[in-house]
Amino acid sequence: MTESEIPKEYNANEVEEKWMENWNLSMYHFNWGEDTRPQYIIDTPPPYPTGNFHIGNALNWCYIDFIARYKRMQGYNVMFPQGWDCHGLPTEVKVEETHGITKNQVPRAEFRRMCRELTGGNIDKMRKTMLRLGFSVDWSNEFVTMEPSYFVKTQKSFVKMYNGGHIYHEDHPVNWCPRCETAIAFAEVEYDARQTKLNFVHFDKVDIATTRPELMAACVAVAVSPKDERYKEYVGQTLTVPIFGQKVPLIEDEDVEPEFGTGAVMICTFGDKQDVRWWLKYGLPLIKAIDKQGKMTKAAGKYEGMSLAECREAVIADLKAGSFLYDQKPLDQNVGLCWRCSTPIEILSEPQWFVKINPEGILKAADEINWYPEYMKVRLQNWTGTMEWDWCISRQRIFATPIPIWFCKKCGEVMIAEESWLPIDPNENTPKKACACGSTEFEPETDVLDTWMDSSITALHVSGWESEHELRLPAQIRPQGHDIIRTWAFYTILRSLALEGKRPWDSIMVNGMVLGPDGHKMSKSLGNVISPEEVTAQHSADAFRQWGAVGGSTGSDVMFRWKDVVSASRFLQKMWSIYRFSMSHLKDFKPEDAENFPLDSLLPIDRWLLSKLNRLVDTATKELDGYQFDSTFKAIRGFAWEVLADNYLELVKGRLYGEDPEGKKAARYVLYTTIRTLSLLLAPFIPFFAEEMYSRFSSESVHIQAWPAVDESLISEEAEAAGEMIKEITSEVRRYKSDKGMALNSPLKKIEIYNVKIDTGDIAGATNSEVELMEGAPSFEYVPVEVKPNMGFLGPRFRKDAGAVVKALQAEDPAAIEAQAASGKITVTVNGEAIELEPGAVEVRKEVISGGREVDVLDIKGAVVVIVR
RNA sequence: GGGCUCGUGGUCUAGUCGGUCAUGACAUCGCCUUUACACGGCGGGGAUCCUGAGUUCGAAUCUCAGCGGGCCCA
Repeated sequence: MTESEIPKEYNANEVEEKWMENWNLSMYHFNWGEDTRPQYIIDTPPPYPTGNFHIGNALNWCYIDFIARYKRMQGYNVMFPQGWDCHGLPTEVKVEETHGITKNQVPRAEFRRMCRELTGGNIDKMRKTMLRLGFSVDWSNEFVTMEPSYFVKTQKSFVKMYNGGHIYHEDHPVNWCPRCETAIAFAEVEYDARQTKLNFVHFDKVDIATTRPELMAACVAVAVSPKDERYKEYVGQTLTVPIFGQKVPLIEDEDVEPEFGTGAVMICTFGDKQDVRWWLKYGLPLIKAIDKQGKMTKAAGKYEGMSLAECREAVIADLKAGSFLYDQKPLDQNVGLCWRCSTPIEILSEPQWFVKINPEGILKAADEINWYPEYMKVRLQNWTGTMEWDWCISRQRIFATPIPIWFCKKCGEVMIAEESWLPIDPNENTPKKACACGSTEFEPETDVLDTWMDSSITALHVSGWESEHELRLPAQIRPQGHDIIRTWAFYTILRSLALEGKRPWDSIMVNGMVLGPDGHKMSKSLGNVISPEEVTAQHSADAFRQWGAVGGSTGSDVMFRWKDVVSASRFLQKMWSIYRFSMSHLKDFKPEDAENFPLDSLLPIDRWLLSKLNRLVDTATKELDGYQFDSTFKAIRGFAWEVLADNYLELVKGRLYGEDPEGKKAARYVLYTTIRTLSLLLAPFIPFFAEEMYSRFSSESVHIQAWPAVDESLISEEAEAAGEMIKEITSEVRRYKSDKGMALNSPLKKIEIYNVKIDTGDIAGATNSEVELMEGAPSFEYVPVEVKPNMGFLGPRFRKDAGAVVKALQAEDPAAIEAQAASGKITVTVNGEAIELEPGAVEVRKEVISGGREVDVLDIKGAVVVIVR
């Protein structure tokens, strides 16, 4: 053991910076080659490179890092890769903002360059935060979705799925954001409550109510409920749409709510999703009244060129003028919004690329995966069960993976790139062969892929898909937030099944969201945002990580509270004091001394501690295997603080400072073993602190050591009971001193212990008093005062009569019951019937009364302690 | 409107496939500067476990209804 000065105060920042500089990060690398260790591949979430690694990411990464470090110590070949999910609208929006342009004002390639530049800078910033938090990322397996080395795989996956019949191109209604001018998937639609007006309009035969008068030009039918008697006579006839004059049928459908509005609803192409359902169901015509910019088309007649809002106003004015509009009522409704820019979405019918969804396969795979926590699976199942449309994967943007497709100018056929041509941008390259019709003239596909097409193959990518390595699918675990179960988890399962016919992972661990100190979701507008950097600056990475571990159970939302971080820092200081104290007694202790230590020289309280320690290792291992970080860390912290510091250390001080060489040796052995084991147990959670602890035991990093094994032979009920008695007696004496207003180290004349055979040396040391173990029975009265029934025994046996038995027992004299119990049999009369009970059916509480002596008597679990003042 | 989840001392929380003094933290009060730690130690007070009904010998725990949060969605 190296001797070095250990400062009184733990300087977290100094220690953390030291290890950040000194750690060789290659110790975290995954070995792709031959390896006897089982693989443990983590399909980590690639964050969106906003430049800000926020606290929600940080919580997610804490969980991942706990697992990665634990599994490495358990002897797994662990991969903790780091990805960056670069493509997508936010970056385009940011670039448009900072350069004051829109995407169409600069050449495509130039716009992409600007996006790449911004993204690269953001990734650098986020990497820095991750290193500061001590995450054991395997940087040799970093991936960046905008790099050709990654998007070649995205394109390959597209080509394979197209050729496998999973992808098709079709004119189909899609959610459309008129601001971003792109189609978006259902997963990208958010809903918000808005107030609007319900307009009541006379058609020629019936009255309808609509929230979308601007879509009257696209009205293709009117529907009523089949139960509605008011309109029965007109069903099947045609109606005339006011102003626009088109003739539309009146149809019946069960989905119409008779109580809503007038009970007659206008079906347009398309006002909402329900319109699409009816449109498909009844094969209605398609009138495109809105264009991609959200402006009215030629189909809107004189309203052509107006925005939706302008058109709405104009139509309402005209309806009023023509006396068609007869009422308006306010209505609360939820409007679908683009999740990126909050613009209300429209539903347009445009040619798009779709991935077919196979709900049965996904549900089956979901069942094969272990979910932590289990109930999160339901979210995926519900989502999967309610899918109505296939997944729209084309986007009309620029900064994304190009779709490797051309259309033949002559025959219109699709030309898909061959895998050997990839990566490729069809806008910059032409196909390397002619169309089947012989033409070599092509039109490139300008649409690009949904970003989820990039990120839904991460499981495949990290498992070595389409690389020089063999495929290692399934990965072992997917750690992610519950907010993206219906997107990332869903799509990943879909793609893994479509491309490899396998589930992507063995397990999925779902983390909750981080809420602000006020209990609300963190958001800039609420002003409750806290960054990981703020926490590390004011406290430390290890304190932050403890908050991550104990803030809440896995899967539940976690509130950020500064006081959690403060108490985490306090634990670091407490642990440091324990460490400092222990090390001061281990100056000349050598690891070899521990190897063949004669265990029979241990004293009872030593055995007690080692039994507790091994139980702790057992608990920690089991809890970590179930990804329960809060209970793991709380168990470790509780052991260190309450068991080790508050009791063991106090009890062995007498020996450590004393002259008995055997007793001292035993205490040192126990301290060494315990402190070393604690450094290992703490390593996954507080890697900097644990490394600092371990550095005085070895020149090797704690993070490449083996996780401690449980020594079953040291776990012993008897050892614990004996130690517990010593601890109890000591703490009763302390309580006694506290009650009497005495200082805890003030000596008592004598302490006499009756009824138990225990080791008294450590009690004497801890109480600073003479302790004597007494033979025979104490000479005072010993009065049974209460009969406590054992319900776990009585309930199941007597059922309905249990209450009566309890009453009968309590009516008896406790002394009589005690006497009967001592004889081995208790008889009570219940409802005139004699019932026999075993002694175990009751517990008799006794009080000890001092008989005339100038002493105080404490009764501790059967032991009697006499204090002579 | 649907699904999931939660409702435990002042605050936060453990316990939740039923067993009778409900865990811990923070806060609070009292005592103690004892040779690792006052960012400490010892001790005390403080909860009809959201409400109502039901099942049961027995409910924080199971069932139903209601009220109230949160999340995901229509």
